[in-house]
Amino acid sequence: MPTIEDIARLANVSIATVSRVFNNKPDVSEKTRERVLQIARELGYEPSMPARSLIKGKTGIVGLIVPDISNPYYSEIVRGIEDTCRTRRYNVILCNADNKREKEFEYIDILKNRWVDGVIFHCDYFSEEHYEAFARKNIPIVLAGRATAYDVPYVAIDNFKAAFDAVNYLISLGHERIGLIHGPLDGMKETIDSVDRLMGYKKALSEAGLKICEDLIAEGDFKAKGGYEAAGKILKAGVKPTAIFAVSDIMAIGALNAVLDFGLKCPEDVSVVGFDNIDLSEITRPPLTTIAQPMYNIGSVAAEILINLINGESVERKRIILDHKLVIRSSCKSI
Amino acid sequence: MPTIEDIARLANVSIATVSRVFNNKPDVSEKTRERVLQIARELGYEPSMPARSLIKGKTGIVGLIVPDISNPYYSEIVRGIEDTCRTRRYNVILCNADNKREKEFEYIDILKNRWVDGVIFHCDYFSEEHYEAFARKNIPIVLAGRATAYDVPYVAIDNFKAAFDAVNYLISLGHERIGLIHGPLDGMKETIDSVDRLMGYKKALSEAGLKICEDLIAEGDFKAKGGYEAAGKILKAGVKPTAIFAVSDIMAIGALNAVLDFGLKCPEDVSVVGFDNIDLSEITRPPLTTIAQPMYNIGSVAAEILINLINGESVERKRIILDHKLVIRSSCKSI
DNA sequence: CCTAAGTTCGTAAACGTTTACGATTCTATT
DNA sequence: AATAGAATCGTAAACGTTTACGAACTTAGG
Repeated sequence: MPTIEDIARLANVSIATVSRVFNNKPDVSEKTRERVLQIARELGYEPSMPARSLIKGKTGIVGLIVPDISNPYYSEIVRGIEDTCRTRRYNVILCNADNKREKEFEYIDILKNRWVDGVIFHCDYFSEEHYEAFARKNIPIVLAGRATAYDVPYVAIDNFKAAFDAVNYLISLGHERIGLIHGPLDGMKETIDSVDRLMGYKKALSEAGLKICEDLIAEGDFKAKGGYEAAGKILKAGVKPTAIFAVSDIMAIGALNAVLDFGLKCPEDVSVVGFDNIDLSEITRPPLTTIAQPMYNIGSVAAEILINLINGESVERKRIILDHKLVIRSSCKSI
Repeated sequence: MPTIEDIARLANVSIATVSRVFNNKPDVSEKTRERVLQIARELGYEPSMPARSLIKGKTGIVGLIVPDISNPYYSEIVRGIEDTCRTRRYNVILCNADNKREKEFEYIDILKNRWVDGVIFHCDYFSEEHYEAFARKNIPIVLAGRATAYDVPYVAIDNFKAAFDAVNYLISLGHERIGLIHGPLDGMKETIDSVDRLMGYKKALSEAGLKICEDLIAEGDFKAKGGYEAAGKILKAGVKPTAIFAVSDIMAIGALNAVLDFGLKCPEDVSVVGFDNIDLSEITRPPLTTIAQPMYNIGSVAAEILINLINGESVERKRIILDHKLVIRSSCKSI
């Protein structure tokens, strides 16, 4: 593999000049610039990133820790992150935690060791440890898709308001017995999102003068099967719901199947609304009414902030709330 | 950020000794090893990857070029790749080509420049250019999920046989008018997969003495909408099909919706079989009968081969065909 | 106590860049 | 022609490691 020195020798210049050429620095005549470039091309020269990183103290790499890359919600965020990193000339090291806490921390160690310039995080539960790990090393981090109380920039949506809007829509359609399938709420796996959405649900009901019935509330795990089972529980309870709000599209699809398997029809017998607006949600039958999250943008904006942080630019707003939107398809019917 | 030298000074040893400690080399007493480790811990020392990479000539990073990370088929392969890379202490730089040829080549340049140790490729159309780019630099590459005629290791399935099996299953159920939704076949976007699967379909028909009817064959684009439209074309044609084989689950779901929208029922009126066995395929109604590809394993094995190649180990088999499997669910009915 | 072998450690060069600083060459002005 | 200033270039140090080689020290056997 040819080095800067090989080129210098063949071009009859010093390595400094060659370096200047490749960094588009001034102080080199057009003639020599051409000559150097020509020789470099012939040799198939590529500057060595490790050497550059070493002397600059920057690697041009950002770490990306994500719970599960095969989850369409995450992969869409990842798309946004990857895309703006590319245009800003950064590369991303993919760290798939596989929904395991140990792997997450394993990766944190690896990333510190790799001397990444920054880290984009999307862990379900952002803790003191996460914060400390990088704060001590002055490695900037930003959270994509999740809020936090720590002094860490994040970009997310207003989950409370989003759930509130969804349930309100159902109420406006005349529904009074509205089931809820929320996310994990027990200890380790609890997410702020789940809590916020649950509260949004309750707020909407109570504002409308509807009473909150615990039999209509069940816990899912953000998987289709979990949604299916939660919906089953709700459907089996005494009070027959006329609508179910699942806090993720995947769970909503599970719920959809559950109502079918109960011999009911959607939306005629029970309306269903989801959350996220993943691609999937419009190819179900009926297509899902859902709360759209701007996944791609969440990733994109998070990456933008991180890179600004890396470059020492002051970031005016550290907590960004992006707009959600209710997209109405055919899984809901007025009563 | 503390360096090896800081530690050496505080521990009253030379930098060579510190280096030996962190590489678990012999020739250092237990006492000094402890002392060095202790001081390193206090300082929060992390060895510098760039410096290491520079002197070793290896970065411990592999590039991963993939057409679309948000496609569940790819993301499952990515999971496999990422997982075995992690256990083998490699990191992966994610390159999402976004289904664009330019971005693919942009990334090829970037990866060469990054001095990655190897590259895992999954491009729809592997060409001379792809091959040349890395061959010239002695950077090993392997193809995950796609075969090629070039001298490049790959791991894939036998697409011909898989399609053959799927259609044969339909035939064994008594179907005679079987529609096919294949992938893109025109020039740039053509994939060997699509061709092989199309041929498997035809072979199965002709072996069973059934005639091939062009009206029953339509082209999709591996998207749900494409599957929907292709199925529409097939359904509208003169000969009424009793079954449709779509060459990807996503397209099969589109087809499923099309038969519903034609006022037909699946599987009563028309059976549908898909291809891939992505998670989605079992949460449709009815759950899809499909050809299962071992996506995770394809990625995992590909990574394994690449890493062996990087380490100069001779790879016995360079062309690996993994087993597919027909998974029977409820979207097919005997006639 | 002497020597040989083994154990533990340090010195210095190397990896491929970037960059501050100074040196040389060129151009233009007098 | 002499000189100032600009344009162009080279020298060398630095970045943080790894590692070959050899030096110093320890231990054991006689």
